[in-house]
Amino acid sequence: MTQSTPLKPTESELEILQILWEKGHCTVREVHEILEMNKEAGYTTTLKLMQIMAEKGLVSRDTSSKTHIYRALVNQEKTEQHLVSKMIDNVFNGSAARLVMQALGNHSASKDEIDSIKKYLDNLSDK
Amino acid sequence: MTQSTPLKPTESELEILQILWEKGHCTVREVHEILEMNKEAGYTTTLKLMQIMAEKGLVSRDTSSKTHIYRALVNQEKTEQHLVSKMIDNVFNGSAARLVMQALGNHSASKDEIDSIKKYLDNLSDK
DNA sequence: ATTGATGTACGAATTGTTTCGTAATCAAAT
DNA sequence: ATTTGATTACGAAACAATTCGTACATCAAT
Repeated sequence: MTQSTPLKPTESELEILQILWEKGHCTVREVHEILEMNKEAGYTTTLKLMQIMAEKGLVSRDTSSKTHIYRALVNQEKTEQHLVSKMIDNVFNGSAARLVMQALGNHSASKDEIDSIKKYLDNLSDK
Repeated sequence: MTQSTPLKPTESELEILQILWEKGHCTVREVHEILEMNKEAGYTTTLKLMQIMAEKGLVSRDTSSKTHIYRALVNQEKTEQHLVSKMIDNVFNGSAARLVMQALGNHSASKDEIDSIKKYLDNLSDK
């Protein structure tokens, strides 16, 4: 089976997906206002992006009322998984461990984070 | 100080950088032959990419003999670091731990890999 | 009905990446 | 000297992502 919906959203698309994943469903204006906190962008730019995402099948669109309602159609976990796998392959030559160490090294995870990762690793080993 | 050389190579550029990082220095043909193992590509395509990378300052080029010799100018560690940080921010909302778990979860790291990560975490805790 | 506010639709410009054909250059072999 | 083969240089096409101006639709308030 071929993948019809792209699991590789562009960076702009990902920003919008993040918002939809968190909020569940949004109007263009809602998404736009959140985006504006971090960066400049015209309203119609956001609109166009979301329309294109609908064409691509990344989001669904309820057009029954004047103001359209958008929802994410792609799964957050699956998308994250796909992006991480690609990075492991493209950047770290297939070594998940190298990615992990790079991630923990400089980004200086907090002690809590490190502890929870340890716990996670212990569970993995138990299998 | 502003970053003059882009730490965010494109996907094609990254493929070439990987080869240069490993080999140290290469001709276009050497790079091209390695690339060809994984994908179709015309020779002049690879050539052009590497020329553009030289313009951008991603690689250096020794033109003293007819066949030019290329070397990576950007640091592997730094580039990896930058890409990982970006992913943590863009995809995992700033949580390195979430990235790590996603990376280990599905990509099924080997027992050896997991052990070496544990060791790494223990050292991190010691500080 | 007219106006104003808020939306969507559409098309086009801009920018960046990737691809490759063709021409020019050079060196080695004949 | 000429041919052959390998190389680089150049320019353009194809494609994709991003941005935004303008037009059109809709609804509510006057």
